[in-house]
Amino acid sequence: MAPRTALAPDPHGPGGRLQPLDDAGAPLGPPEAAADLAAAVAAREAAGHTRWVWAAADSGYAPLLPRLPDRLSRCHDLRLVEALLLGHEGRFGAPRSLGAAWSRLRGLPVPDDLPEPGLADADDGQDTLFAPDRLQLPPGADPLAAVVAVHAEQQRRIAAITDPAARQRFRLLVAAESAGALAAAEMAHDGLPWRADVHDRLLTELLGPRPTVPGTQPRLLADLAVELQHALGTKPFNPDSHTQVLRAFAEAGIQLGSTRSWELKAVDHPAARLLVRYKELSRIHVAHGWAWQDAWARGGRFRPEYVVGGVVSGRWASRGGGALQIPRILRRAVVADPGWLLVVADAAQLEPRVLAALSQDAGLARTAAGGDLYEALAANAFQGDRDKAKLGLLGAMYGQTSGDIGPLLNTLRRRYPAAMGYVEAAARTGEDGGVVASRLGRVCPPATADFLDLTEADTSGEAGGRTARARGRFTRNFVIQASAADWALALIAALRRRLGGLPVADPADRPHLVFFQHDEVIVHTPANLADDVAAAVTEAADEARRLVFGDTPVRFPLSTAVVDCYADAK
DNA sequence: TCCTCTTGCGCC
DNA sequence: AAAGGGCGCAAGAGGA
Repeated sequence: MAPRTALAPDPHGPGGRLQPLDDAGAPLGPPEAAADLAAAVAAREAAGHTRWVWAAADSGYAPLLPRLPDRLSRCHDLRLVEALLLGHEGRFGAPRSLGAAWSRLRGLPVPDDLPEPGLADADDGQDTLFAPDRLQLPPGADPLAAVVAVHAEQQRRIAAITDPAARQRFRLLVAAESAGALAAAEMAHDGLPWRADVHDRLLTELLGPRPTVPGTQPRLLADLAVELQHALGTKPFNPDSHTQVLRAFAEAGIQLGSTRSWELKAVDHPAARLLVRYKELSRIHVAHGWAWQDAWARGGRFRPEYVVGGVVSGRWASRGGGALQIPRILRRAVVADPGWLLVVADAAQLEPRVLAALSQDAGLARTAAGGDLYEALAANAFQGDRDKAKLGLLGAMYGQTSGDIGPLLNTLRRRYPAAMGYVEAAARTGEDGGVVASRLGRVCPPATADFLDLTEADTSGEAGGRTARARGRFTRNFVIQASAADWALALIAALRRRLGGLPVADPADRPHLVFFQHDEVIVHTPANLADDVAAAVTEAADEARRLVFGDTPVRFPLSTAVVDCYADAK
């Protein structure tokens, strides 16, 4: 069994071509044509795992999934790896499609990446996303040959990382990012169990019955708008318009700086309370109401699209349906299928633990050796005041300077000099225009990247100083957020592998990931395997700790719940 | 009418 | 004086 297999689907139809490769990417045989690509892939996977090398898992794996009997074990996603390598090589943001990488290799003009398909393209279905021309190969180029060539070049570039430990970590990043791409495609395919009837009942309780005329407001929301006007004694106005709201409150003698809810909550007036309530309900109606259900949660599953590496820190983004912003109140609608359960696990206080492991601050590591980190921190340095401990540490990680946080930061600096030195060094690097990297080697964008709106590199003067400090806060947080994302990706990869190894009679009964949100995972599992899954999650977390941070006393405990309904997890 | 920007808030 | 990192989404404001 070849350790790797390059794969290129035919542009039209179910066929494709394969080519076995060695680990350096050299062909071990001639290309093979398959009339039924899914069948050929399944046969090879069943004969022993290989690492599938393809242009991109989102275009390569998703069309195969419905036709495969079981999940694939491993892959190498050329587009994601190209992005990681470009960042590592100081060419952040250069085009990363297969065609772009191939053109660079051949010294040809490099095509720009196509814009990601947005909601406007939803009408086209998935044809847009999976169209072969998204690979950006020039006409006449052989896709399989391009996959083989770009992969070999990427393996060469990875091998060229001089520091052996850094090279090892980068290889882990490449594998974990690619495993994430598999998991993301699978989650989009499987969907998150979603009970429309429960959701509907919740909406009706909060908002009133679903309006029969589309576009009209639910009754309770409309009632609130009227009450609000009466409370202010003003002419009718649109409570969704901050301009009109500010004017109406001003007419009633209440000067507001904004209509943000925290400001409204400080105003002692019935109208302020009504407006806060209106905004809460309106948000649920607009963002996760009946229209959302119709668009995203049909057939008992919420099917968002996850964008692996969609955030520069390595966090995933999502497209459509706000998958990573499901309001807590709606978790009631996430219910396991009959006979199945949800294993919900989230990493407790992930980011401060990451800081402890990264900085190797012995004192902070002791507070992160288990249990409640903030409690231990409070006992050590804040006379048991947990709120102060948490506020101070979060402020240090985000670069906060406001409020009464100064004394807290001073305490932290005195007690945990290595940890504070670590984030402050990252901030200085950013302020000076440099780049920083995650533990596994994901590099942050340079200061000149126009999408960060920091092109005015002149750091003199007041505006320049503000820009530099903003950049410092970004790099300060990046090292932690991105290293936490490293750990979470390693967790996903390890967990996915363990779930794939659980003995099941029918692959349809295999426990599978259905949700991943930065530091939290949900596995949907047959009830009789729930304990095995919970154990697998715990083992995967420890494996991720070991792989990413090596020999560290820091622990990354999970709070794990086996539940029927997501809302019951905490 | 279309498009971009701003505002505000959901999640971590 | 300003004063907190990362996102996605929807609606209003306002210009072309």
